[in-house]
Amino acid sequence: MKKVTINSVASHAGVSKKTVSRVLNNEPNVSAATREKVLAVFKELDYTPNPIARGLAQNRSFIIGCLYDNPSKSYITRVQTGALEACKENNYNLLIHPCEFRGEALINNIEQLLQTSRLDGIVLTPPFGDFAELASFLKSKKIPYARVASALLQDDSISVRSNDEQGAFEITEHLINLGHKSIAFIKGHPDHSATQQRFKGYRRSLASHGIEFDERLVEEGNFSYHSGVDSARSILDLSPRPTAVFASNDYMAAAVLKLATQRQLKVPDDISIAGFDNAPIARHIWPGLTTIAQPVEEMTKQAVTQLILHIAQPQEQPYQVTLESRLITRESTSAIK
Amino acid sequence: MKKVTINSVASHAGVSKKTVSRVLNNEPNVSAATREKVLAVFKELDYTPNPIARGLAQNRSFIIGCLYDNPSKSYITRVQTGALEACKENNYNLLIHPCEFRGEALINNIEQLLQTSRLDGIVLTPPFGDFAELASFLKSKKIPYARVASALLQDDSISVRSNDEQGAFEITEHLINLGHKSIAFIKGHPDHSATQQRFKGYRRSLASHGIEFDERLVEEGNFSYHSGVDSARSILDLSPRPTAVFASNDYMAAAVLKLATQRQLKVPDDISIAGFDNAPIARHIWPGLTTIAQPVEEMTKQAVTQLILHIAQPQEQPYQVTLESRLITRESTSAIK
DNA sequence: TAAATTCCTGACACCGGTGTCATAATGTCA
DNA sequence: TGACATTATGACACCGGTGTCAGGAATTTA
Repeated sequence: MKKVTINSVASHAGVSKKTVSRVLNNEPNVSAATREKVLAVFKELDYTPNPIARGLAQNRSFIIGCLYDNPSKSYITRVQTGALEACKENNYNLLIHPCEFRGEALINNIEQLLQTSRLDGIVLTPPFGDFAELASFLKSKKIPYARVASALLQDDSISVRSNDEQGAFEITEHLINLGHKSIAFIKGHPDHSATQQRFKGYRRSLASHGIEFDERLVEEGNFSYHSGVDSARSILDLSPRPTAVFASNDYMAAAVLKLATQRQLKVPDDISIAGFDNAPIARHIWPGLTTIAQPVEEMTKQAVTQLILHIAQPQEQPYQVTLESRLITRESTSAIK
Repeated sequence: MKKVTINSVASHAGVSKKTVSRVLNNEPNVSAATREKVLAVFKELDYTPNPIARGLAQNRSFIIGCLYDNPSKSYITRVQTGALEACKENNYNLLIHPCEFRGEALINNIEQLLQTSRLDGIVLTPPFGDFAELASFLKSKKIPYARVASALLQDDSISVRSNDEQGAFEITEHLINLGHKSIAFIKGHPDHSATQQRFKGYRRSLASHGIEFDERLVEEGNFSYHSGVDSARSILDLSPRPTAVFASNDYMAAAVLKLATQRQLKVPDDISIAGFDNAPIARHIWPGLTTIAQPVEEMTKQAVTQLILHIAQPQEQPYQVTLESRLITRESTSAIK
């Protein structure tokens, strides 16, 4: 069985390969009759163009790269899901590239990646979207990129985010409305812009109720379960113990819940716990975690869709969108007794 | 800044592009002096070969595809981690392709995938590794593949697995040794070969202790958390209630734990719970789950490494390896009172 | 030292598409 | 019906590498 190439189609249809190429790409200036004839041969020979050859001629790979360095695996899974949907709809493929955010090596690493795979575009997931050097490096290499869940920037890029500050505000409001006044807070990874945003939302809510901010209630986490355990230990050792804990993501909240339960505390009767993200674990544990649902898949899908559009036809105007998040109340929070 | 290609290197070094190509690929028959000269120009011009052009010439893409359809996201994450390690070491890239296992469309879907991305090889993760039609289809297309965590087959393929039957046997032994005689079992997804294996291990252990197998203690799950909830409901409603539950993976075990806790049962005092896989959730909840640790990352890494070796130099002999799993005891199981 | 062998090297075609441009075919208008 | 514009088509170079093969240089052998 011989391979079917554009040449076999051309000779079969009695036209030049360029004409076949025109039909393939829906270019104008092909007569209806010729087009039909070629399309018929496509079917007859079961022809599909070779993407590598096409890539060479157009210097494209039809591959989008997804950059990540995130302690939360479930977050990555959700990012991938969204990116894959967008890719599928546009006949792109997704290359995944985990990569250390820290260190001098980052730019080299990315350069290496670009050299070995000729990506058409890159999705920057947290915390990469907030790293200005990387953005300007990509710009200098003329590699289009899109940022997901990063801070708002006044630039020309594609960026889809959700309102972390507002989400954190709302969940803190929820706790305050339940009567809590002593609410501990666990910060996320310092490299992530969401970390500052969520902290700001927490403080804004406190302030709006005239609750004095207490630094001793704040712990530094990094979004990993493990960091949640450490923070939980400090918080539960406080005296007086706070009546509620708001962790910057669900993993850390789950860690607080585990430690509290281990220490015979009843959640939410003895202490309320809230998380952020609505990760699967939030509903896989008992009590289920009150949290903020972020449309991670949708954000990524939109970002990648725009990125692919931009690749096909570079736009000058930016695409900056902020999607809504929403409060989900479960059993881990209740009114203070 | 002009693009650096093999031609610029050639003219810079005063040799033909073929000679440059020889240096690039470490081919013999290049004099030491020439080689040095070319290597110097590589550095001087900061040259890196274009993988797309190379791919076209050699009909290779340097991409491995990873096929999956698995309700357990954390399992997929672990598979990806292992596959990525192997790819990184060999300068390959990883394309991820989730895909419905069921339905006529599967083969078409894969055909489509191959046409649009020219994969050099495919990793088949459960349950794809057990689907004979797919294997023979890939064979007919001459696409090398490797199977991860699939049943043992007497064929010439690359396959890395762990001993599910033995793992299930050991964890059941553990429960029996703690004094349990009424041990409920939740099966996995019927398409996965691991499902039968784990069930067999469970029954072998019962039999070896002369405990009569009771069909009423067996529930049909599908590895998803949700199916675990359904199964848990049936099991906890049994009268008399079993003193232990062995779920075929940790997600389903976590569901049992949640439901049991919701119903005010103390784990492990009132009921012991064991899982399988050592997924992250097993240690993120309280009490932590007793489970079987499977080297998922290592299995996948070995499989992909072999696959890449096979692509570079097709081997005739099969590579079939079974890795060890091990029992991890946590707080969710204890001696019967 | 001549002949035979091995080692280097480059010219050229090729992988399977796309871009450019010249030219043939067709259509429009006066 | 001729002049001109428009549309359709193909020849050919090109993308950036690799494979084949011929021929010259270097080395070994007789």
